[in-house]
Amino acid sequence: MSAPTDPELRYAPLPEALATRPDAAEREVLAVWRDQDVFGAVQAARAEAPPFVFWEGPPTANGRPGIHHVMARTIKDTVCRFQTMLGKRVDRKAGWDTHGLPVELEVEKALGISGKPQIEEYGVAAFNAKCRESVWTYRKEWEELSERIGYWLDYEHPYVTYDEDYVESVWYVLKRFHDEGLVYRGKRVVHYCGRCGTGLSSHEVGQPGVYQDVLDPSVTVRFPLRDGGASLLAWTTTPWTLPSNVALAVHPNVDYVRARVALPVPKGAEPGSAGHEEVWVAAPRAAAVLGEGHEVLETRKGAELVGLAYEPPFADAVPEVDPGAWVPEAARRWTVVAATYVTTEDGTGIVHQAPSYGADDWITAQENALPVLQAVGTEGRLVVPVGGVAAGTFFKEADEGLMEDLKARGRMFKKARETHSYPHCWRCHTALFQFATPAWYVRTSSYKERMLAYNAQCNWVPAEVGHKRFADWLENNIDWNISRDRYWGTPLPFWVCEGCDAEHAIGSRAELEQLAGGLPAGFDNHKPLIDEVTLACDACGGVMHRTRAVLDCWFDSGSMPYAQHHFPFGAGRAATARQFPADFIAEGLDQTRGWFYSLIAIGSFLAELEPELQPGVVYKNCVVNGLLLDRDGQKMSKSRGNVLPPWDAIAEHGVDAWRWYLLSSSSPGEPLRVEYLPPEHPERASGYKDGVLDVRRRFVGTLLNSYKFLAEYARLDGFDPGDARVPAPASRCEIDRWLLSRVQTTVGEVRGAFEAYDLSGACARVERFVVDELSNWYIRRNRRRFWKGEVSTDKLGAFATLHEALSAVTLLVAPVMPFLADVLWRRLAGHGRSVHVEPFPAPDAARVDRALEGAMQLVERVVEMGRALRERSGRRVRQPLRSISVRASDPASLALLGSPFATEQVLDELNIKGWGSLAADDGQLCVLRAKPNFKVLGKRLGARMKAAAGAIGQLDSAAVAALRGGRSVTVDVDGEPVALTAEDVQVTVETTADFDVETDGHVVVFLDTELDDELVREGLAREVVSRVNALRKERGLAVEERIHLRLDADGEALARALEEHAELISGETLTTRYERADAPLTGSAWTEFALGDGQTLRADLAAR
RNA sequence: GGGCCUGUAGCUCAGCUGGUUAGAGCGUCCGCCUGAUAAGCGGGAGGUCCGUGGUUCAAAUCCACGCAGGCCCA
Repeated sequence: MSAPTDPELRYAPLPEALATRPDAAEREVLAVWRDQDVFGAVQAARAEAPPFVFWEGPPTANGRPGIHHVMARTIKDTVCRFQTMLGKRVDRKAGWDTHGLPVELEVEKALGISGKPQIEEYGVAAFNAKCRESVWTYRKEWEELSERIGYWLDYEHPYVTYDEDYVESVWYVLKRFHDEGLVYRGKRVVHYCGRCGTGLSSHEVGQPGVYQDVLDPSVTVRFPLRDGGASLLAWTTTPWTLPSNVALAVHPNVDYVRARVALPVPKGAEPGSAGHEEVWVAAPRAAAVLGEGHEVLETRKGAELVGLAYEPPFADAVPEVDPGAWVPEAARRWTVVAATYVTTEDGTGIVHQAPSYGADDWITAQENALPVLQAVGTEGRLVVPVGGVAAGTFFKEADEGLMEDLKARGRMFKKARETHSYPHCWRCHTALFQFATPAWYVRTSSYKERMLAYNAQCNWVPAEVGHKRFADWLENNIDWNISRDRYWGTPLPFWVCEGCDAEHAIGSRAELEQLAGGLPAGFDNHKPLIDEVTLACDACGGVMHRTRAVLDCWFDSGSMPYAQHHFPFGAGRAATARQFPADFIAEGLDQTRGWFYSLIAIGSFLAELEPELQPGVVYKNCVVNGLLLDRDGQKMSKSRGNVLPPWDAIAEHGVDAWRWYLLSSSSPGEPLRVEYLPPEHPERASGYKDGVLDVRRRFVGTLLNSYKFLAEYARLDGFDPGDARVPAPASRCEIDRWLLSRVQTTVGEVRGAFEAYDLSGACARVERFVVDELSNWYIRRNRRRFWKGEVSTDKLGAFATLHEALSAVTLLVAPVMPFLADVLWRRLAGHGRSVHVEPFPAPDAARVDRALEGAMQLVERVVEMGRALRERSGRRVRQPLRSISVRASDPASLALLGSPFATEQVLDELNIKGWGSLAADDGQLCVLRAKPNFKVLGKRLGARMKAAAGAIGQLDSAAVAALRGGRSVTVDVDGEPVALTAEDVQVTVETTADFDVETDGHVVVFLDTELDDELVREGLAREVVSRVNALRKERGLAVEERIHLRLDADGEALARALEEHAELISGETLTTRYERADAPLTGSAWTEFALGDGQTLRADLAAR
């Protein structure tokens, strides 16, 4: 596809705002994108291309977007743009996560209500309607920000997790799980408020002020063994859980001791006079629990205690409840079990187990098929009388009476109080307790191995997040609790018979309608109307009611690959099949247990069952960004108030600079400290470092200036890259071919980095190329070729070379800096087509010239050393020097330096007349030395390496020269001869000169800094050029303007210089009439300059 | 308590499949340029590579144990 070139556009000046007010310039680009529907055009151009599947993780629209969202979205957008440029079709469907507790809490706040009873009172229908609205609070801001940051996403057809169709797909997925027998009802231990009668989410328990210091009992209780006189000691701060005790847990690998201790005696009585008892505690806890006077009778591993039966702490009957997830074995009640979570940090190392009231206890109970006793019920009160405490007593108030009873029966070993941090309800401040509440589970643990296998095939960036952190977590996978006892969410499509407890899962709206015999008016797949729908039970003919719970919203987002296309309904099957599995997803590290998991948990199961879906890896590449920290290294969070508002930040620096900054300065998965303060921040006044400004100066500015440079002269000369006179790359001069070679090498590296999802690596390589090679070397070295003289083959070669290099760079940066790249591309290409429809460049190996790249490297090294020498000698660069000399350890280097190309580069760059001497080594200024090649010799010599290194270091110049010449040299290593070849050593030079030289170990460089009159005069002439050009500028002359120059000099040397170097001065100042006179031009005045050692230059000029 | 990550120049970070002058940017000091100029360039100074042990001929790099910080999960 070729677009007509537009002479007005080609090399057009950049919008002035681009450098100074990038925000404004970028908005203009956005307007062009909108007007020309560039996104639509890009997508249309790829309609038939092979797909690259990208899934957008849905954000919650009821929070404002922050700079951390810019981070994740920049990664997503960059990868998608890159893949598009590779010729792939990338569908970019937006999504919204709309269900969940945070939405409900937001609405509660807005309505000024709090807690379930008040929600019920307000009315669930009205409440949910508010939720449905609330999630769109910031929708506009999200969409605007996405557009502003150049995140191309299809917001016209987003998926929305509350949509009827979306919910229906989720139902279908849930039914699949249910039909395979992977859904069960169990219990889940959560923080629970007895007064509110509700479980609290971890989110709620995480609210500030929930944990408060309270004084609680701290008791150690005897559990007498049934066979024998010893007791197990267990410690607890919640005596009210003791009536529900079902087991004692020990750590299998910890040593436990049976110890003889004195029974307590009344005050003043002889210790031990009341007799002794035997107790078991963990060995590391014996001293702390039993004190000094105990005698160890026996030591056993915890594992050996497992199975021992003991007397329960209370004799009263306590109701047993069905745990759901397992079938309890009565015989295991009140025995010792093993649990690895037991520690010896505090307590006795023996832990009392009450499964209903602790998450660890619950897991232990499941592992050991223990029964579950429940003395405290849903209101937080005793449900039966225990130990003389009445039924109905609030759990906290039961502690005292229970402790009295234990003491009276001789079960209390030690009783104390301690202050600790205890959670309270964030609404009503009642003490919370852990409580097993009914819940629905998906038996994910049954296909854990599959998840692990699929996860292993995913390319995680960085690898350890997926293959260590996430894999470890999957390894310990427990069944997924998918139910939430809330209002605003996907209703679980499970109906349970009130008569026989049979279950039925609904997989579609049609099925529900059919089985229910019609749906109520206004039915919308959400609570509360759906709760009124009852079904007839197939098994017993009874009435089936829907479970009241809604779905964990992570299940919503994890279903997105299917639900976004309304799988498996209608066209949804085919659409989903085309977009599964994902090639690429990217989110923050916090999604490991969130979206990354829910996708894999659902995908690993569902794809096995659906013929259209390809079972296996669920997402092939996953890029994880670390969280963002503020300038002080603090995590950005709402509660800290240090979240960086994106709009101001963008207004200051523009999006491109931000995108480049975020990508180039972050390592995947690592936290990124954002070196930026918002404009009004007080600290900005004092010595403030702004990382984004840095990017603008160092990289963006350099790139823009490079373009400006080309454009200015290309415009003047009317350069057209298609001009038939432009020499072919192969016939251009060395430095042009060098740059083109570097372009190819860089293109290969950048493309490779992008392909490997190494975005910061890609940025780093582009940066190095643009700043160091293209700008600071190529352009600087070749400046004059662009303006000197008439259009010539050489000039055309320079234009074409720079044009090609800049065009390549523009394509390389396009995925990261979409605005700037588009502005540059349209001008470089000279047509109106966006850079984003162009193909990403592929490296052309035929245009890489390694030898030339190597030669230039050597040139740069010598130049660097020459500059250091000049600096130290105090000879400024305008003063020509007679000669530069080089000694090198490597004859090939000398040959390279001696070539016309290298000679020209070195001498011109350093302003030196010629080579002094170029020699391998003359034995006077430097000697050859050898350094062992450790990698080669280390393998061969092993332990003798050190001695060999010494011997090699001692080799004299002649021996090293012999080695270098290909002969073998034998050294003595610990009395044994070792034969060395050139392979075994690195030849270096060591300088022995008594004057100033520079060396890098391979090359020695020195200058002849002596000046003679001739050199001094040439130096003066160059000073004159510099002053005259300054004057041109001061007088406001255009760069190409020819002048009439008149000069006068005080000082003999200067006067002679003006005479001798008239041609040089005229040429460099575009002087077409050069004259010396003792008066300025008519109607004008001299400008005086002090030059060199007390001489004065008077200059005057006029345009001709 | 568990898992993972991080600790390198004043600051922000590269380097980490072990190999002998440990790099960059910013800052700082000195200097340059003025035909890219509301820019740019060069040259210096600056480092017990968190600590302690270990493996090895050789450790910033591998291992162990600490210390400090972070994230997630309990």
